[in-house]
Amino acid sequence: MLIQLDFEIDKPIYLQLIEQIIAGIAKGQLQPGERLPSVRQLAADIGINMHTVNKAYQELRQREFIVIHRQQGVIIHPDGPPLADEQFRNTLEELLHPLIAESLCRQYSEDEFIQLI
Amino acid sequence: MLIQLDFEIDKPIYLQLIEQIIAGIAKGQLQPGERLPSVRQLAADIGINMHTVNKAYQELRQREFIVIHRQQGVIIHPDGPPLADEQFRNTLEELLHPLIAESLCRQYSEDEFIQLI
Amino acid sequence: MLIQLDFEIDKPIYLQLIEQIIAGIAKGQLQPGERLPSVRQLAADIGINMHTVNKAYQELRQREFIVIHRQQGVIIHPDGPPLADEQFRNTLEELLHPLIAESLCRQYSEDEFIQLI
Amino acid sequence: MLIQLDFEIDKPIYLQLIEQIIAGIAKGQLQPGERLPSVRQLAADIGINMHTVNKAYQELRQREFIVIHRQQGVIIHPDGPPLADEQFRNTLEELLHPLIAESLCRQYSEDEFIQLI
DNA sequence: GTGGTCTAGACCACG
DNA sequence: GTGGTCTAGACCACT
Repeated sequence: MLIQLDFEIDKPIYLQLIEQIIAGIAKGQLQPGERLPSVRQLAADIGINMHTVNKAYQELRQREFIVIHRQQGVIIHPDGPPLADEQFRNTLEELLHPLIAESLCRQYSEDEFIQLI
Repeated sequence: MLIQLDFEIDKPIYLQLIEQIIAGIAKGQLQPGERLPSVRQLAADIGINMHTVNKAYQELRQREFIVIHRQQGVIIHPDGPPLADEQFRNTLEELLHPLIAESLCRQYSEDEFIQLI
Repeated sequence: MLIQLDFEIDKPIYLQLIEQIIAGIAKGQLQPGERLPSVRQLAADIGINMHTVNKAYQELRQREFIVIHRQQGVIIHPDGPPLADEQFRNTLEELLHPLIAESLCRQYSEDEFIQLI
Repeated sequence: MLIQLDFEIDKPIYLQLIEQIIAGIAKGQLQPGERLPSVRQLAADIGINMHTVNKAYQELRQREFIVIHRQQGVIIHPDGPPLADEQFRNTLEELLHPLIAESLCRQYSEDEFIQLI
């Protein structure tokens, strides 16, 4: 899978990495059980530091998107990603709230909003 | 209008302030031309640093939600908030993208997503 | 509170740090809402690297023992530590299992075991 | 005796192996003098590296749970496992201490703790 | 001055 | 060769 990072915007690299991998899973490009590059490999490929990749992997592991084997490397969680729970819905709502507020202000209609999605 | 800040979450205070004011406009609690408290006043009211309020006001001014007069103080932009333009749509899409990706992963259906909105 | 680290044993420093702080809370030496030293301060005090302290703090935050404010520093979680849940019981059982097995082998009686606790 | 390894958790395989064998002795499934599979045999049976099995056996030998004969192979220590000594009690206490501290924090009562055991 | 992020380089345990 | 840990030093955002 192709990883596309943007070093110009101020979003942390490790977050971009996390989002790219989640997007890869969402699109089906990364299948449960599939192997990801090693920390060092991926770091070398995209020209960033090992620790930055590691930080992304650690958070993905904590959120149960991947499993990290000490020797065998990193694989997409074989059971698939975690399902939406109450906490996720709350977080999602919290993140969406300001976006919706601003859209309302700017008279960006609900339909357009949904269509964009 | 009541400002509600949460000092526990790691979202910067000035951002929370911006979002609260935009939400106030969205809800109609703040009308075009209406006067906002001065930087010092608001800072004292909610017990935060003056610079923090100033930073929020400056960004709101730059995004054309408010106008800052030397004498009259701070007022909601009399022409109303700016309309949605191409740039806004792009930013919005950029912010929504990772949320949608994760929702897809977690089998959070489109319907539920829209309903949440 | 006094932090006592042992650099000789092979238990990672950040883990020792986590355990010391949890023990401090258990003993009541650290009260909810109480402030902990800053990352840099604590690192300097015990002569270790800032990142090692940070790693410990991050894990304590994730486990909801502490709250990290961006500017105000680090405080013991005001609501007190999280209560025991199903997951904790399972983890505890998993960790205790091998200890109990070996104690049985070595004819270390149940009474002595409990007394030790 | 059935050996059950979990390659997903981050506990080293050789440690899991050690614990399983000790548990086997504790349960009486493995009797003093009983023969264990050879390093190669066991490695092949459970599909792991020979060195891993060897490492587990070496540690079990050093802790006097098993005896390794050049010709007869590996057998459970005929005198039975070593009894609890001062050192064992200290180690046990050291391992239990953080578990108890966290249990206290989480208001996991002593009774429940003992009952779990 | 606080934590957040990133880089760089080192040693170790594991298999 | 893999991830885990630790050190060291740098820049940045926030208040």
